[in-house]
Amino acid sequence: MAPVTELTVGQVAMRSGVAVSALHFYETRGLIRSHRTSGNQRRYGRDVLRRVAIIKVAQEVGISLAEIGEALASLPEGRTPTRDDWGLLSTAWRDALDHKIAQLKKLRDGLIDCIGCGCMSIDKCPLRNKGDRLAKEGTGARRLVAT
Amino acid sequence: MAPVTELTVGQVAMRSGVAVSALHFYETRGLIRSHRTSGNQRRYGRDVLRRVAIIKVAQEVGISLAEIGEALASLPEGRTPTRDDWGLLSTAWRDALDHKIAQLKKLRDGLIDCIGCGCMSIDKCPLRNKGDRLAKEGTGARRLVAT
DNA sequence: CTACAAGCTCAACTTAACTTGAGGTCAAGC
DNA sequence: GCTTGACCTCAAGTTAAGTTGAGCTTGTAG
Repeated sequence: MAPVTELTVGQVAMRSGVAVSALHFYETRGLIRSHRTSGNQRRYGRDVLRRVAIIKVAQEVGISLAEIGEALASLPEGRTPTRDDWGLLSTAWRDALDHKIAQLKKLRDGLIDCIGCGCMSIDKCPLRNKGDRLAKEGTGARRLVAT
Repeated sequence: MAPVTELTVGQVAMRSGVAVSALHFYETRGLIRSHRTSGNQRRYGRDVLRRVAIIKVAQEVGISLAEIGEALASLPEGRTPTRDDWGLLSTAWRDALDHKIAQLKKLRDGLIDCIGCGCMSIDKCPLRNKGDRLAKEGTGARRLVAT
């Protein structure tokens, strides 16, 4: 096939929109991988672009790097991930997103009913002590960052 | 009316479910206020319970303390907020939540279409460079924290 | 009136996710 | 063959949102 152009950090940074320092950082966290040239410089397969894109998208919906790392770890280390490999990830995260969306809706509606009603002492407000509070979410993203 | 029982930090902490240290912290950030006894101890009006409840709920949906602070600052400083005062807040945040929910949905759906499709280089993927990226959200919450 | 739980202040520590800087190397153009 | 921009490593700094601890004061119950 085409001679698999390898990318430098700078190129990855440019194409992915993340800083070089962030790429270094992701690498220390095991989210992406590179091999080195004889001169010790990083070279990435094009693969990395998708990884980085996913990292960013996932972060935007609030999945922590640690969790993204876990998810990405489920991808095959030896070979380039197939569409099916990515599909698994997508499915897992879709569920998490569905969950999160549902919770936000509940909060939104609850907030409107609740905010002016005087019921917000922790022991009485349905919003505050539902038992299924966001805070308790075990699976999936615990943080929604949209910085 | 009833003789407005004032609350100590400990009582507020217990009733609101946040740590004393967090209450101190919120105070330094201007999110809540107290007056002091002759012995320099904090005393809170019952008002503070609702404030704290709202702080927590807002945080759970990802509004930063800074933004919560701004919102709360819109409440009247001199008097106990009326239902209408709180109503304004509620409305503002409902909009932010609606927005956020919509974005999450878009991301969820986009992710599914996109994640396995090879389109994720920053310059081509609809998810990554829509112009209305989460990252750019000016109004309302920039962070969704569901710790 | 004396314990001792609660409070107080202030400084330092924590985690996540990076960024910045210092000091040194690599590679491509002229 | 040298200059310049891209890289490299490693340490330290940054922000948010608190927590922890030390050392000292209050207030309440017996």
